[in-house]
This record gives sequence, structure tokens and C-alpha cells, in this order.
Amino acid sequence: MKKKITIKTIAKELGVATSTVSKALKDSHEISTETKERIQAYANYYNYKPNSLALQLRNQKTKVIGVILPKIVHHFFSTLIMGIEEGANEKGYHIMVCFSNESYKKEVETLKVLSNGSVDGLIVSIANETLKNKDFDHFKELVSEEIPLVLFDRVVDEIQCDKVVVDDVGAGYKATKHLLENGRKKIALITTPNHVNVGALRRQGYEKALIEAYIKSDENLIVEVDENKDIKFQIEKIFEEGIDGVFAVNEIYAANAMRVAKEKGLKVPNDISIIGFTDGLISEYSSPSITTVAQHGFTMGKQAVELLIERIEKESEVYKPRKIVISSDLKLRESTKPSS
Amino acid sequence: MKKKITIKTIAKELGVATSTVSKALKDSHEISTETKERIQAYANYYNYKPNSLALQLRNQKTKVIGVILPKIVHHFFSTLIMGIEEGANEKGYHIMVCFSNESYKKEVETLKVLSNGSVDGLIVSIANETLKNKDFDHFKELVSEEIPLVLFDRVVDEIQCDKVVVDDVGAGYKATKHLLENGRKKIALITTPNHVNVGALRRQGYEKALIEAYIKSDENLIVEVDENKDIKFQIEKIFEEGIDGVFAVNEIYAANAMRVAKEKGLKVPNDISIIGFTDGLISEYSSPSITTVAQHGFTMGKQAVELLIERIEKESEVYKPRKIVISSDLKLRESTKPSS
DNA sequence: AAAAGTCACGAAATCGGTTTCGTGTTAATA
DNA sequence: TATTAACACGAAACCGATTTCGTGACTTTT
Repeated sequence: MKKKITIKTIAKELGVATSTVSKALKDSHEISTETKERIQAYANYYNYKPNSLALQLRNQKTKVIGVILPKIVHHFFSTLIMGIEEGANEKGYHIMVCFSNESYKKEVETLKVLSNGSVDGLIVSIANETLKNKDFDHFKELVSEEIPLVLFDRVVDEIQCDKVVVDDVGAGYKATKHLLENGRKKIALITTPNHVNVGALRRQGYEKALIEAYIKSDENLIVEVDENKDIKFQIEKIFEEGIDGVFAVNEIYAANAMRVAKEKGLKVPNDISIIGFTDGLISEYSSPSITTVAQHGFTMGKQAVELLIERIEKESEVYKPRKIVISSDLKLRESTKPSS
Repeated sequence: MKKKITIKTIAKELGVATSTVSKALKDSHEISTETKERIQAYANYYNYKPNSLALQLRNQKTKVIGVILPKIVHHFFSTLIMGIEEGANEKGYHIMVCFSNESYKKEVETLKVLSNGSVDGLIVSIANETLKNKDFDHFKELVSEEIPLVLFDRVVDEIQCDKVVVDDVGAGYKATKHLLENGRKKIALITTPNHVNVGALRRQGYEKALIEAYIKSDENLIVEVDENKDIKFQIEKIFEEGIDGVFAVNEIYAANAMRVAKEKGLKVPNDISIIGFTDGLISEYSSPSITTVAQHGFTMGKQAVELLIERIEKESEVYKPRKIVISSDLKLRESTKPSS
């Protein structure tokens, strides 16, 4: 890279002190108009840009927010990033995005690197493996160092920090209730293993809705998908139970369920209603299109970043962790309708 | 934020010079074992981490790569980011991701901010608006400052830098040829306006395949989608021409085409073959699933970042821009089959 | 015993800025 | 005319590290 022009270069070239250059460039009243013009003209001509690293070091802030996500090839997370980025930009911040790939080890490493002063704060959604391990020391260390931190979507209570979550219980409840109102009686649940807390919460909502309708929940209608194995195969078995409704905790599972339903000769939505989670492109473009719980990823991202920036910028306050719950709502499409 | 422990703190606390601390922490032979142990123990106990900003300033390198994308809620781009991130991590780099949102103005601003020393190099896919404006001065300035730059996917010849592109002409050709081999005669093309060069290139491939098959290309079978208007509506009109094949330059268009086909009572793939671009989730999960041109976003991202890092790390070399062409191939699925 | 060599550590420069606190010159005031 | 104020600028400290170059105290060699 070509060596950049610095304040020192300008000072030497123009025979003044660096402090004079610095002041002149900020239009300080301390400097005579004449000198200011000379310096500004020179800086402009040579396209001088202040080195941001130097500024960051001096100001002890980077105006950068670190974002750690488990993955990104997922409509919810990519929408979320958009929200975070937009919110950050509005306040003059940039984002540094990293992925844990659902790995505990990578999460720990990334957290360590980013907390070395390269970011002013962090927004994190916890990796699955960490959730399974239940080892949150790396987060607690962050909190004890008082580095601003916002957790979202996948959060745990024992980490004392700001949080932004979807009302997963409520969402699961709404989805299941919708199926019940459709007149469906045997409603299957396709979810994740229980350590993924969002899955667990959505399941609670599902069960709550069933209880209210005086339906006993049936283990045979619930499948906890192991993503390392063939998803479709695991889903097939619940179709042997003669179900007429499916609530899937994400759109991939919903799409798979629809595939299976078709293969079994069931018409969607006539014979069976299917509802998914995450209002992504799959739900929108599959046919029939899939009714889903819209998570409002964009809003969530924006809320998270606003919370974080507030925390960063007025650190004088006493630390009282806040939790924002984003309510989700149903996006009705073709895959659900009242049973005939 | 709690004030961080620095080398200076340690030095003062232990009554030694900062240089001694620095050396002790790197296990220098200059320091006695005894002193080293004292210092290391202290640093360890108080969880000392060197401030990365200070290091970046001193070393004149950040180990950060800036990535500017037009958008992210798109399978190709999010896959790409994964590739970039993985490639970067392998070499000890991190990525800073920004979005131009297809806007010229935002692209210029972002480029300016990132080139202020906060990154060692940049990977960029040009915004649509910029492509339309044909104003590439901001990129040229970057090149003249000799900031390592890799353009990918959407590139233009007049910017002298490394590039990674998909063989769009070849891909368009392959896709069209596949339809021809299916026995399709009236093949429609759903593409973007011509200023989006990838669209234009894929169109060339389409036309080349038609010419080879002695079929005259027909303007009525080509629709240039304006994304600000209703996509489906624009696609509908080509279905009035009695087509039996569709080549869409992305999966959204392909999915829309399939919708329209169904509404018009055409069976996919019996009556009409449809082929898309970008092997994303929509193509995979729609039904029938859509045959597409797989772009290998992950590979592309990795190649781009490797190219960039090589450029960053041996800058002694003479600058000879390189161009890597990634060939794409067909992923055959249910939406295409020989006409009966 | 004098010269040379090791050892263990510190002072100071450097990276690229900002900012405080002088200070010499000129102009205004008493 | 002497005192003070305003003006325009420079010196130096600082942010948090690294690294070169000394240097004083011992130890070893001749």
C-alpha cells in the first residue's frame, strides 16, 4: 500500500507544527485564516484522511459494534443483520460480523478477540453447542469487564446483560391456537432438541394452547429433529399417526413437512394445515405458500443495536439489565385453512 | 466500561518499566526468569489482554478485511459471506461487513470510511445504482491509493484490480442448452435490466445457445424485470406467448415464473421446464424443486479473500490485476425434464 | 588487576492523531 | 509609557503497545 499522507507530512512540508495542522483542519479560531487556508488546501489536494486507528486509540472508542451470529444462511439472521447495520449506521457506528458456526470453541475465541478493544460493544446470539454445554463463563467474563453486551434471540437468564427476545411462548401459542381454530385436532410439533431454548419455549406455547383446548399432548406427535441426520426421514414417522396439523419451529422443517405430506397423498391445506416459523423466502415462495410466525428480524436487530448504543454512550448510569420482548404475529398464507 | 488493565498499570504496580513488561510477556530472553514469572503471574491474574488498537497502530495493519455487499437477504450473498469469513479466519483475519443497499451514495461513503486505515483491504460487489451511473471514481481513487481491492460477481473492466467472477456467459449458455436438450423450443428469459452486467452476461449465454440451435431470439420472450414494480405481473405477459421453457437469472424470478405457470394451468415440468440461478433454499424447497445454476458462493468468497490476503501480505510485487473465473454448473432437480 | 563480555533492565522513539498549556509578538488600554 | 489583552502558533503530553539502544552491575578472561 502506498504510504498515507499524515499530519506530520503536512506539518513538515508546510513548515508548521503538527498541532497547528490539526487545529487548522478543524477550523479552530486559534489559527489565522491565512494559515488555515494554506493547510486546508494542501490537505485537500493530497486527499488527506485522518487515520482512524489513531483516533480510536486516542478517543478510546472505535465506533464499531461486534456481532456474533451462529450462522447467516438463514433468513432470520440475515434480516437481523440488516436491522443491526441500519441501526448502527444511523448512530455513526459500523459493524464487525463474525460467525460462531454454532461452535462453542469458535464463540469463545471470537469473543476474546473482539473484546480486546476493537469494538465498543457486542451483540451476540449464542451458539447451539454453548447452549448445550451450559458453559457461559466467557460471557460472564465480558460482563465483569463491563463491556456492553446485548444478547438476542437465544439468551440465557444467568448472563446479566441486556436482552432482546421474541415472545417465543406466545408465538408457539398463537400458531397452535390458529391450527386449533382451523378445527385441527391432531397437531404435530416439529421442533429442535430441548437444549435449544427457543425450541423449548415455542413448545411451551404449543402445549399451553393444547391444554386450553383440553387436548392431551402426545409424545408421538412430537419430533425433535437432529440436524445431523436426515431431516425428512425423521419427520416422516409422525405422519403415521394420522395428523391433521403441523406446527414447525422453523421454515425448513415446515417445508420438509409439506413435502412429506404431499408424498403421503395429503392435500395441503385441505387435509392438513401446516404452519412454520420465520417469515422467510421459502415460506413465501413454496407452493402452497406457508403460513408462518413472522419474527420481525429487522425490528429486532434495530432494537438490539439501539439498546447497545445507549449502553455504550451513557455508561454513567447504574447497570440495570433490560429485556425487550418483541411480539411476533402470524402471516396467514395458503398452507392453513379451516378443515372441511 | 471498566478501565482496562494496560502494560503501564502492570509496570507501575510491579515497579518496573513498560518495556520490561512487554518483553516479559513475550518470554524474551532479556528478562530474568524470576521477573518474567512475577509479571506473567500478575498479568494472568488480572486477565491482561493487549489493546489491539495500539498494536494495529504500531504495526500499521489491522488484520481486518472490509466487505461491502449490495444486500444480504439473498442466498448467494449470505453463502458468500460465510466463504469470506472462513477464508479470512484461516489466515487470522476478521471481516467488517457493510451494505450499500444498492445505493451509490452509501457505497461511496462506506468506501471512504473503511479506507481510512480501519481495514487492510476490501472485497466489494458493486451496487446496482453505481453500475447504472457508471461512476467508478471512488473505486479508482482506492486503486490509486494502492489499497488492496478485490471485486467480485458484479465487476467492471475499467477498475484495475483483482476480480472474482462467475462465468455468467457460460452459465447462461449451459442453462439454456439444458432446456434445448429437454426439447424445449420457445424459451423465455427473465432477466434484469441490462445495466446489471451479470444479467447482461447471462443473456449473452442464452442468446449464444439459441443461435447454435438455429433459433432466432425473440424480444417478446424476454422480460427485463423492474424490481420496483410487481414482479409477478411483469412475468405474466411472456406466458401469453405459449412458451415451454423458462430461464430465470435468479431464484426469485424462477419461483415467480413457476407460480404463474401453475396459475395458467401449466404443469411443471411436464408442460414447461423452468431453470433458475443461485442454488438457494427457495429452489431446494419449492415444489417441484427448481433446477438451477449453482454459483458456488462459498468457494467464490474463499477465493476472493485468499486473493486479497495474498495481495495484502506481499505488496512488494508488481501489481498485475488478476481475474479468477469460477465455473458454475447445473443442479438438476424436478422443474426440468424432457418434453413428452 | 585490567579488559572484555553477559545479564537484566530502563529510557526513549515510534505509530498518527488531539489537546493543554505555554510564549513571543502585536495591539489596545490605563 | 507601562500594563494588559488578544492573537497565532509551537512544545509536549497522551492513548497503549513494541523495539532499539544504552547502561550499570557482575562475571569471566587474560
